[in-house]
Amino acid sequence: MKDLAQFLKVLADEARLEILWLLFNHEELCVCDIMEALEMTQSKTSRHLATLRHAGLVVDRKEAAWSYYSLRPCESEVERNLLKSLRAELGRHPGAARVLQRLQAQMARKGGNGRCVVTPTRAIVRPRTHDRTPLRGTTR
Amino acid sequence: MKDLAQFLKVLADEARLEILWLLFNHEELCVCDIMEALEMTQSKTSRHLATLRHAGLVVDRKEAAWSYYSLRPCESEVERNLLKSLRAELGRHPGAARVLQRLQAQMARKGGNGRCVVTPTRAIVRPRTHDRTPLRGTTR
DNA sequence: GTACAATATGCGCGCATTCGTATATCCGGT
DNA sequence: ACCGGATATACGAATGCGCGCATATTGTAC
Repeated sequence: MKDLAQFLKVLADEARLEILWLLFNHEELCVCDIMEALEMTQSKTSRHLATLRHAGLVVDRKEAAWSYYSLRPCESEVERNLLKSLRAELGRHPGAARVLQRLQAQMARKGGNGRCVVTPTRAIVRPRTHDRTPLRGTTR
Repeated sequence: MKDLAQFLKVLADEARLEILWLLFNHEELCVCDIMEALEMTQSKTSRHLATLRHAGLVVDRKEAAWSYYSLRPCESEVERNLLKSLRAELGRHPGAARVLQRLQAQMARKGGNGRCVVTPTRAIVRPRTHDRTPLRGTTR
C-alpha cells in the first residue's frame, strides 16, 4: 500500500511527467536534449531523471560523456496500465506537441541522428560504478 | 499538465488510498466507520476526506449529525482508467481484505443496515453551508 | 598532465504536506 | 437552553520535497 503511494508520488510531479512524455515518444534521449527541450536547469533535469531511475521507471546507458535515458519495460500490470493512461492524457495536453517539435528541431539542428552532438570516436561502455540511493530525501 | 500532477498528488497518499479502497467496496460510508476500520484519528480521516472531496473524487451527503461519503462518478477518461487500475492493485494488497472484514464486522455489530449506529428519527437534508477551500496548505 | 564538456550530487533555503491536539460547529435529545 | 456526539478546522511542529548554486566526478581532447 505504502509502495503504491510512493510510486504515485514519483508520477505526481509536473517535471517528471514532462520527461516521461518525451521518453514515451523517443526511444532514447540524453540529458542535454531533455533539459533543452523542456527548458529546465541541468541539475533539475538530472535529479528528476535520478528519481525516475530509482523508481525503476527509466534506465540509463552511459556512452562517452553522455547519459542516455530510456523507458524501462514495466514490471507490473498496474504500472503498465497507469503509464498507458498517463501517456494518453499527456498527449491530450496542448503543450505536448510543442515540446516534441522543439525536441525534433534541436536534434535535427544538431544533426547527430539520434545521437548527441559530438559523436565520440569510440563507444566506451562504462558499467555504472554504483547505483547508490540518494543520501537525503526519497528513501528509496 | 500541472493539473494532472496535482490530481496524482491527491492519489499519492497511503491514507487516501485506503479510504478509496473502502469506498470502492461500499456504496456509502460515514466518517466514523472509515476511521474505525482504518484505525485513523478522526481529524486525519476528516482531513483526507476533505482532500478527496476537493479533488472531486468523492461527494458527501449530510444526514443528521453524520457525513456519508461516496465515490463520485468519474468525469474524465483518465480518471476512470486510473481509478480502475488503482482499485485492482489495491485489491491485490494483502491487507485489503482485512480492512474490509473489519469494516463489515463493525457495521454488523452496530446493526444499522448500512446506516450509522443511531438512525436519526427523521432525515434532515442539510445542504453544505459552504464548501470552502482550506485556508492553508493545498492551494486549491 | 591541463582544459573543457556532460552529468551527478551536496548543501541550504523556502514552501508544501502531514499529523496530533485542541477547538469550533452543527445536530438531536432532554 | 444545555449537553453530548459527529464532524470540520485552526494551529503549531515535524518532515518531505523541489529548487538553484556550487562543486565533484567522469570522460575526451590536446
